[in-house]
Amino acid sequence: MVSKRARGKATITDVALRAGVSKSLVSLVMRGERHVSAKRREAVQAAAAALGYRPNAMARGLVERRTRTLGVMVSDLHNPFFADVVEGIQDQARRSGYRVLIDTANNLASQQDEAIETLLQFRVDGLILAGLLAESRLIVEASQELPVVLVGRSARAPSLDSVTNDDWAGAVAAVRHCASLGHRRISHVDGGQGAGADARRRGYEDAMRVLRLRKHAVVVPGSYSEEGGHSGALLLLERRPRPTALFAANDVAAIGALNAIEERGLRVPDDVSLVGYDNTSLAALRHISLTTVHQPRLEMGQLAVSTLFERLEEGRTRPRRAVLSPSLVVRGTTAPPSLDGKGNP
Amino acid sequence: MVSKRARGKATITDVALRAGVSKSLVSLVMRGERHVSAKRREAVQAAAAALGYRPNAMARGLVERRTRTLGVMVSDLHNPFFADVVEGIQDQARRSGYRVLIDTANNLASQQDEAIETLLQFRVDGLILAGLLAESRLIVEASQELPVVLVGRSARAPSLDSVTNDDWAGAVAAVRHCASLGHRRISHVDGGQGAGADARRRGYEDAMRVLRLRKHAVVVPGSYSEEGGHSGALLLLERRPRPTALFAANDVAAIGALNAIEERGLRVPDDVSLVGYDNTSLAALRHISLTTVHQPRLEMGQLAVSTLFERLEEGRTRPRRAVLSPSLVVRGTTAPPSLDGKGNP
DNA sequence: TGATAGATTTGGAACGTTCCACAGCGCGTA
DNA sequence: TACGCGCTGTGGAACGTTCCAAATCTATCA
Repeated sequence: MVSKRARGKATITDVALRAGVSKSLVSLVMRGERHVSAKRREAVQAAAAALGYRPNAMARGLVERRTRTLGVMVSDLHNPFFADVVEGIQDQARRSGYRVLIDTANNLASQQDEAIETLLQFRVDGLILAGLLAESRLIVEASQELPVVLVGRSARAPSLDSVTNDDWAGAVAAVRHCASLGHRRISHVDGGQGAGADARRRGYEDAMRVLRLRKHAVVVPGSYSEEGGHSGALLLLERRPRPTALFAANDVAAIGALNAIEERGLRVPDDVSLVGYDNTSLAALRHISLTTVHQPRLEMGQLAVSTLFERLEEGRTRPRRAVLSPSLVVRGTTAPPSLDGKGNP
Repeated sequence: MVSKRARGKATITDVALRAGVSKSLVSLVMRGERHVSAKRREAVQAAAAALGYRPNAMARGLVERRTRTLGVMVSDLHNPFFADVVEGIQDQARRSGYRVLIDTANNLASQQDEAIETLLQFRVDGLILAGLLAESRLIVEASQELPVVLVGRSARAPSLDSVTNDDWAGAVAAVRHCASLGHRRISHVDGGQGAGADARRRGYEDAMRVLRLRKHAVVVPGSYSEEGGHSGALLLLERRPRPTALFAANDVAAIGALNAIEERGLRVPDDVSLVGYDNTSLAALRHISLTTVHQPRLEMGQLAVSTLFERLEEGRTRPRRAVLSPSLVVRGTTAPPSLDGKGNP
């Protein structure tokens, strides 16, 4: 005597048995094929509902050799930047009948490869790497097997696609903005190995050079985190003469810098101007009102998905490197430097 | 003539062929079984490396009938609360040799069931639902098949476990704090259908009653989002006499309320005191410095995983409802109400 | 009435693993 | 010398689907 199966663990065969048809027919119905008689279709649907049948994505994926699933590796869920990127990804994927599976690396390079490996073992059809910390060997190898697109970091290997904003130009805009307000001692807390941090650093340096402020250029090491911005800013605020403007590698780091500045008893923007990068929801808070560089996050997520589909469904094989334009958003954390008695900042 | 397989799509059979052993032996080596001669083990490992072999989690899962994977549904990636919960989940899962797959609902009940369905189709071994918007039928049915634990919302169905903080007590503490500062017109912007919002609302109402402030109690509808807090606060600030303290359903909503208060030209805490809930990183920002109620987020994530494992590996079948204690964190957004000429707030 | 052309339906192979029962092998012991 | 035992290693079934070729129906038409 076989006991009734646990609800929901029913297989296609159970449904077939109950509906009095072959498992092939059940398969047809479940996939919504036409050319199935109404009578049988209803019988199958009734049986499936009664048994709580749920198709097994693994068995499906095994034989179909694809999962209609996109894998997304997010380096750091704490950064609100990625919440929007993921939202864009979900939007676009859903529109195309794909689903999305996310894994995260807690901002650690070691966990990053682990997360990617998990996604690969589940044989996702495409991989989106948001805020990649390092372009590891695993990633390049993976791109021989399936489309891989980087969001936020520009790809080096030719088999990788990428969607980025022009970090260099964004950084230049940030520096130019400060300079145009009259700042000369503009410093930069960089983003370490973070995605795009390198280009932002170069943009900062190039802009300082072009503006003939090279001798005032100072870069201290930081990271895409509050802690990174905090410690970097503390270093800078030690310097004499003190910088009058700080360009942080991203908004989260800028918040850390903001805290550091206040801890030192200084005011923003009266004593120190501050610029971030990303224009996350944080920056827009009235209480923070951070001058920053906007990246079209939602679009970037959507674009990542369509870039993937170009390879998946349209057979593109040449790399695509989409670079969107950033734009400066001026808010309350920047102002002209206050002058000392001699008219110097 | 068979062309060389694409790197990485190699199967266990390819590895077996190249190493000159049976696929069973390859399987043993890949799973790290002992009782395999060193010679063969090395041969297999070399072959696997050369072919870029990666085990297929779907094929594995199919025959093993488990995936060593936990599914996590996060209602809203924009809420930093969940970043910490997920971090705790990842920690604990990794420690037990499980991996984690995440899906998100963009704060929409409709997408919530979709996300869960995806996870179920991939036959995750257990399900963690963080910030559930509504306890749908799907969820209750799913809990007959696999362990399901809710984080942030207390379960109703007996087959569900949950990890929550005592939202009622947290809300009471928030109200008492305001009252002890001298506030009487304390209003609440609620969290709508959000996880725990109901208990927070009841806590607010009960505290107001006990404090004999029932006639001052006002609840306006909101949600766990900036927008919800913003619109709710605007409603409250219209009222005459105006409330002197606002208790928002969570930190994100409190930020929205903060914006609304400032838009109305009022100052916090001079004109209006404000309390949030969750003690997210947002609240801790010096610039915001929000008085709020702390929930142990990391712990809650970890506890969710161990709760799952008790069912998965220790055979527990009775529901477990863990309730952690919240604690009030007093920061800069609360102060005694300013008095008018007659000594009234 | 008998074909015949569609329209439906079906059985069985295949997908890439793990599991299990069993086969070899080498060695110590009676 | 023969036996038995502990290691190693192997073939084939099974997991739950989809796919494909072939079988079966059902009208329709001459």
